[in-house]
Amino acid sequence: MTVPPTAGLVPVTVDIVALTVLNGELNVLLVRRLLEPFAGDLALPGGFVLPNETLPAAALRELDEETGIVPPGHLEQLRTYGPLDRDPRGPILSVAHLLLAPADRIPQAGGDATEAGWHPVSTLGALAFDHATILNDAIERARNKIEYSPLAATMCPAEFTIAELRAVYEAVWGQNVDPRNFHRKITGTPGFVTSTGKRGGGGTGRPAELFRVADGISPHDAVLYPPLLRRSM
Amino acid sequence: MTVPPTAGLVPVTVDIVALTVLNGELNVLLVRRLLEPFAGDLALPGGFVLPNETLPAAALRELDEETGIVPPGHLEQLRTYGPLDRDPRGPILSVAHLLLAPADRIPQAGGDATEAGWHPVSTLGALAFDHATILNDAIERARNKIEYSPLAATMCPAEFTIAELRAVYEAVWGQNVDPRNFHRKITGTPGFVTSTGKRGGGGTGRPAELFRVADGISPHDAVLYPPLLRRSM
DNA sequence: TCTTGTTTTCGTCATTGTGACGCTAAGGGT
DNA sequence: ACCCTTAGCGTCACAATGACGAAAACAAGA
Repeated sequence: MTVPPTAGLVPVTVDIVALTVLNGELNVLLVRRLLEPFAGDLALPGGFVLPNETLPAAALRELDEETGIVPPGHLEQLRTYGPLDRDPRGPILSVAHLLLAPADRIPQAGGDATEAGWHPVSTLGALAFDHATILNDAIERARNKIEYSPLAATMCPAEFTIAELRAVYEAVWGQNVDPRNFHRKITGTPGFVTSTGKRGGGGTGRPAELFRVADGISPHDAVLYPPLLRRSM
Repeated sequence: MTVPPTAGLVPVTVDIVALTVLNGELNVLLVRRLLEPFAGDLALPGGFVLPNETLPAAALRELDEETGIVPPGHLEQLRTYGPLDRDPRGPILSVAHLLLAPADRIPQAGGDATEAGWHPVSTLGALAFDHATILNDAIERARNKIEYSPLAATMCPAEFTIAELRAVYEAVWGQNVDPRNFHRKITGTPGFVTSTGKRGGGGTGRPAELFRVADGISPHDAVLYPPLLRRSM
């Protein structure tokens, strides 16, 4: 009752695609690599899974080590890449994760990273390894996910206005959304948001009502029915 | 430029959840294990990834070895399980795959399997390892997938009637679908099916028109817009 | 203070998609 | 010839949405 000798033993890494919305734009958390390979290049935070460690635990640990933040957000597995033709060191398997988080914490580089920060996805150059592919897959997943789940709210502060939530949808989808129809849809969907009674002023125009995610709703598995569909492209 | 010594080396397996519709019921392809652990128990086909092998190649190879069939269907990665607390031999990572296939080939056991065959998912006992969890996740994925993609057609023969396609939806969703509304939706969705002109008789009632998947459509990435939503439950 | 500009929020209206269901067409069996 | 079954077309009401008007509620400036 042991593993057959023909089985290959593979090093396993986790990579984290942390997405947020900053200044109305979709941003991803990137680090600059200290070590070879791809030293000096931008890359997704991530690293090797340690013995006796689960995948999500490894993802959170690497995120904390390299960026100094463990955002209160939604972490889910994205998909697994490899093991061939993606790392010059040889066959390595990478389990990519998607994290949707608010932008309220400031990343600080550590571990194998010399820089850590949010980068707008629209102005990115090349990334290390196959991280550009992983990032594209993650964005596509996020675009679909917020259609039928309330997860967009996890990219907002704990209390937010409908306009802030709309900014998330517009940034992730890259499309404009009509403010009036969006307001109707969000407030009319049971189990999405509940009013706090408070009003969040600050900016220009009429002060907006502050909402939070509805009670008893774990954005992890709640479902919007009917979904909030973006226009086909 | 080598893998750090703290990194754990992990054996990696692939498991395949092959789903089809047989006699109006959702079926999964299972094998009976020859070897320990879980010898004699039903399990998903799968096995260790060999050195210098990609994940989909390993999945197809194991499927061929253990069940004798490599169905012409849609293979996609489901998600990765482990590495802790799922195999008595120790930490093993398993990359589960989902295969949607027609039921036109007859499985024949081989390799580490003593039996291979389709089993209705509604009448299953315990499965080896965490395969029951994986199967549930796969069914949930399939349920969602056929809502917004034409992949249900990959569980039908090359030419099929609307009723056969509807049987797929009813079996996967576990819900009845109105035949008239379904016919309207399918034939009215551009890029789903095209008529072959032929008629498929055989059963009782008026002979139905035979369709095939629309030309130039790879069910892999085509999208139904608007989607075909099942009733919420 | 009054005006202008901005954003929020509530409504209106037309269109689309869908659920529910009636009805005819086209076969097989007795 | 009659009955039974399924295929395929059509109708109607309702729900959801896109497009857009307009009032409400603030800030800033004239």
